[in-house]
Formats: sequence, structure tokens, C-alpha cells
Amino acid sequence: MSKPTTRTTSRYAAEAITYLGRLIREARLVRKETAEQLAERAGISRGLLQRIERGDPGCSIGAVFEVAVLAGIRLFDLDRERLAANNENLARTLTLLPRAARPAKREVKDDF
Amino acid sequence: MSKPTTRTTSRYAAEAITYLGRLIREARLVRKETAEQLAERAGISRGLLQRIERGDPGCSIGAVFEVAVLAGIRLFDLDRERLAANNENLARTLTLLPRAARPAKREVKDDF
DNA sequence: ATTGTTTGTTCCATAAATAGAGCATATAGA
DNA sequence: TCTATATGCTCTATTTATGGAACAAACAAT
Repeated sequence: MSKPTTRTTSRYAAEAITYLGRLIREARLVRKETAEQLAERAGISRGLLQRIERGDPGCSIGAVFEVAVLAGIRLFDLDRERLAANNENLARTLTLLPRAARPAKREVKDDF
Repeated sequence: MSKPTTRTTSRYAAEAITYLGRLIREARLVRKETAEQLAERAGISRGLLQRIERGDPGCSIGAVFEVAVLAGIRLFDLDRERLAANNENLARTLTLLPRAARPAKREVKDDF
């Protein structure tokens, strides 16, 4: 290591990641599935699964969500069908929004 | 691209990632905040934010969740307080579960 | 229509994640 | 208690993500 690499993560975000990791671990254990089994099903290494369950913020969201799904966790409290539907609607909403954002109105002019 | 890189991602997981990215983008645009502004607040590059909003599964979950939080999105439908509380409870639940999972009982013996 | 800004994209250098193996420990089940 | 095995951890090699700059195109506001 030659550079400290300060990667900031708010308390809330960190907590959410840890929470998801624990949900995964709980689901796996309840199912009596070994880490290796779940890791293999997800196509990742056992080591990565361990970091995911521990709540390592450096893991790719793809790996984390994939494992969560395979563990039987519902994302956004929506089943695949409803999620797809919401996703469509959201895409439509985005179309209606201005695509380029002008910085919010300035503070009152203070240069006088 | 020279190597297909077989990184499996189920439809459901991919959809969830895309959904989150769009939620972020929507929140940002509604706030009339530029990509650069949000990226800077999150301590990441504009390019990474773009990939996040597009739903790239390769982004770190730490970066994605951090941006989501800064965009004002509630994770797991819980505010920081309740999330922390649930997290605690889940940790306690995990204590009660067997820490090492024996592979689920085999299918009925079919070798006779 | 004009214009300054935002976005989308590419390329490259560097930092970081991931796979894989290996090993000690904890542990579930007999 | 005994023991096969699951877990937790460390190390290294490789793959991949990320930051930063640069550029064209799209766009909002005038």
C-alpha cells in the first residue's frame, strides 16, 4: 500500500450494506446452505461471499445483489414482475424530466 | 472488449440495479443537481456516477449506496434510526443460528 | 438562434477487487 | 469425546474498477 485512498462512506450507507450482508447470511444459514454452495451458485468465490456477508463496501453491487437474490431475498420489497413494471414506469418518468440539470438557483447575491 | 467475461447476473438482480440507478438519477434531476455536484458530494468521479445511474453491476456497493443516500433515497424503506435498530436485532438473531451449516440433507437415497 | 453548461463517451494510468490456494480454528453431528 | 467439514483468515496473481482528462453532442436558458 502506497496511498491511503480515503474512501468515504456515510454511517447510513455502511449500515445498509451491513444489513444486507446479514440478511444474506441469515437466509443462507436458515436454508442450511454452506458458503461454498451459495458462492458456487452465484458464480463467485467463497472469499467474496464472506466479504459480502460481512458488509464490505468494496464488493460489486452485481455480486451482492446476485447473491441476495439466490438467497431468496426480495429486492425493494418487489417480486421480479413488479420490479420490472416499476422500472418501466420510472424510465418513462425520467423521459419527462429535464435531462440536463442547471445548478440550483444561487444563494442570494452577496457580492456588492 | 476481447474477453466475454462470463459474469453471471440474473435478470432480477440486474433489474434491481438498474432500478436503483434510475431512482438516483430521478432524485438528482428533481433536485436540479448536476452530475458533477452529486459526484463531488459523494467523493467519486462523474464517470462513476454515470455508470451507477446507468445500472452498471460492476460498481462497488459502497459507492452506489453512498450516492443513493446523498440523493435522498431511503434504503430498505427505513430511516437511519430504524435501520440501525433492525440491524442490531438481525445481529442478535444470527447469534442464535448455527454458525456452520451442514449441507442440507441429501435427496432420498436413490442408490439401491 | 445563440451560448455557456451539462452530459455522454472514450482513453489511459493507477488503485482496488476478485479468484484461488492454503492453513488454523471452530463446530455440528455422531 | 471424536472427526469430518465449514468457516475465517492471509497471501499472491490477475482481472477489473476507478479517476482524470479530453472531446463532441445535447441541452436549458436567454
